[in-house]
Amino acid sequence: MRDVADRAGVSLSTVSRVLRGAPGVAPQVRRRVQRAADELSYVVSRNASGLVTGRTGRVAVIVPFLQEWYFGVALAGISDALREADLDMLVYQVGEIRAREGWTRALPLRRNTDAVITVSMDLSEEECRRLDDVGVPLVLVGQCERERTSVYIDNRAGAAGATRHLLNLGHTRVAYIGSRNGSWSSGSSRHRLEGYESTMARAGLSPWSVIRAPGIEGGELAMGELLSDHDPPTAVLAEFDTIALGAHRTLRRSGVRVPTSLSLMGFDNHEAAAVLDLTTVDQAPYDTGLTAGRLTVGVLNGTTERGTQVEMPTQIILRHSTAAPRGTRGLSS
Amino acid sequence: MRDVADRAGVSLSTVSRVLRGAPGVAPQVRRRVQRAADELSYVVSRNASGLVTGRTGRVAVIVPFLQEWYFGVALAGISDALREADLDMLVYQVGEIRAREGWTRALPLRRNTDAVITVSMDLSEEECRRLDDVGVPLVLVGQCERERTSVYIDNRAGAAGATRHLLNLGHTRVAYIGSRNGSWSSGSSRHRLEGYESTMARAGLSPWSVIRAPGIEGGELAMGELLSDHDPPTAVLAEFDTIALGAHRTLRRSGVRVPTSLSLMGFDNHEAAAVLDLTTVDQAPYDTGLTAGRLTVGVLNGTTERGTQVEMPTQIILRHSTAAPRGTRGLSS
DNA sequence: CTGTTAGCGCCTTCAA
DNA sequence: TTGAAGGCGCTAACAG
Repeated sequence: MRDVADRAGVSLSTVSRVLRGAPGVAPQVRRRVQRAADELSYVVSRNASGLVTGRTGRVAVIVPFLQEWYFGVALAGISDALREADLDMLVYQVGEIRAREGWTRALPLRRNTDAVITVSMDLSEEECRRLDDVGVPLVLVGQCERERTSVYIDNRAGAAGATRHLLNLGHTRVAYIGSRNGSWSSGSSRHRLEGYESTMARAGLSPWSVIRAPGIEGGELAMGELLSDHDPPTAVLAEFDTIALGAHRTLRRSGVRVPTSLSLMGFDNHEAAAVLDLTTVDQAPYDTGLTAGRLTVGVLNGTTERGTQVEMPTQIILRHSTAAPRGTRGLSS
Repeated sequence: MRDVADRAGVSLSTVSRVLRGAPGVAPQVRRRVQRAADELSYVVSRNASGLVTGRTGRVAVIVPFLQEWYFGVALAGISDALREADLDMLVYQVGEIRAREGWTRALPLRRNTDAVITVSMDLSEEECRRLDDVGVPLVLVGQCERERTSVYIDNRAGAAGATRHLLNLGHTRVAYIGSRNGSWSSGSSRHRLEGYESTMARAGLSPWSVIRAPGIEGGELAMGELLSDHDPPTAVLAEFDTIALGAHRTLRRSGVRVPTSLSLMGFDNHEAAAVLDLTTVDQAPYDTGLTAGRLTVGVLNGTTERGTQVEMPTQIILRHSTAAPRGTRGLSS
């Protein structure tokens, strides 16, 4: 900074003011300093400025896994939003560590970030409080807790809409494939299941759900079980697309035609869903990320109130994996 | 830090020494300080320590896009490797900005990161030099440049192996679908195409390639074109799985059976490839990321020489989308 | 509008 | 083995 000041023939403060866009500098001086900085390809050290301002210019994003499609897309949205505000994005993947007691302490969050965004972390109240201890705003994505800033979708409504779609087509034997990891099921899992169950109940039909491990394998197994029932379903709703993909594989191997013999529907609008022509529920994770990022920026600027909650819309994407059951008179008969 | 020192009844220096694991502290004092820090849930500010040491404890990872499957997986590997060394991961997505002249300057890298890892950025020599200007080690992933630290796969060999697989099955009309974004094609695109072409040439067959925009749509279009040839291919190799997925969709819609009427092969081992039973070339992006992360740590510690190059293996994953052509006597006839 | 000064929190000499 | 002092690069409050 000294060098820039010398080169522009001004003091350190002036350079500082220019470089951080503060007012109160003569336009020509400003230009001069700017040029000097450019020529020396000098940029301020966020480290040093953060030391005095107390702001780091960084936001931590915590995700359970990075490999899954959803997180990459959500991160893209968050990243774009943060860039608008000139904030850097620190990414922490807490997959394995999550199980450990006090995992939040393992991350060097305190005083190293201006805010924390968690994506689909399904935090307990206890964990939320631990993160509050970091002393910066916490924004929850994919989870809605009272009084907390969050961006989420209505999983109940989404699953209910999907179920209704199948019922409207004339199906009555509609099964559901859900997921559970060991004994623990996520909030979104529970909500989607509830959406399905309540819609079935409202239609006077009894719910029929098979719960397996998440992922393609789980879907394969679950569909295998459904197919070996004495009276298999004519439509199946999967908790998310990856499960549906697994189910689809089982169907293909078993020679069951989709949607002719069985309607299959997913949830997420995973990129692979398009390939398989899978009817699904879109949840626009990029927009969710973008919204969460902007919300965070707003909270940091004080323009958005803490505790703001944003519900993102979901939308059914009709493709060719769902149709009216054979031999019945549904909507399309 | 003051608080911790008081609580433990020692000086600031002692706390500092304990917290950064420096030698020269009595074991019992060490424990006492440790406990005091824990009780106050105190962690050192990387910001402040970095100011003195010149190290930030952060590594910047630059990716073109975050949405694509490959990057999420690679990031997961990098993240795990960096965590081992207690380094934080800063992620920059440079999608749109990339086109702008001097995009490297738009990222606050200088003095804000200890190293830079680029993933599939296909940097020009010029861009590499710009990043060198940041003054920290540069590690290239998915790209190999002379003299530069890099982790990559042999795309030529991978594509050549894939082509040979199809030739070994007895195919002679083997087409290739490649990608190009506008007039620009990436290094890996070129290498894969070369691998295909040289293998065809060596077998005395003339290459037959169709180049389209990348992604599912490109694959759909390209396959459409191949199918409308007066003498369509009996086998098709796609530059990557997403293209193959698009091609697959066209085939399904056209009623062409895979692999009965046409063998289809991809490259990447995308998660969706398993669903479609697509034969492909695995390139283990997680391991690539992990290796790159560890390499970076090594370079930072001085245990690994700069300029180290690591070639990651590729492997053909045989599934059910490839088979001997009908009516010929290939390997399996 | 510009320059001077006093720290921000920590690490690194050096002295005890 | 421990403590005291100086300074890393920058900003904020003040003085000019």
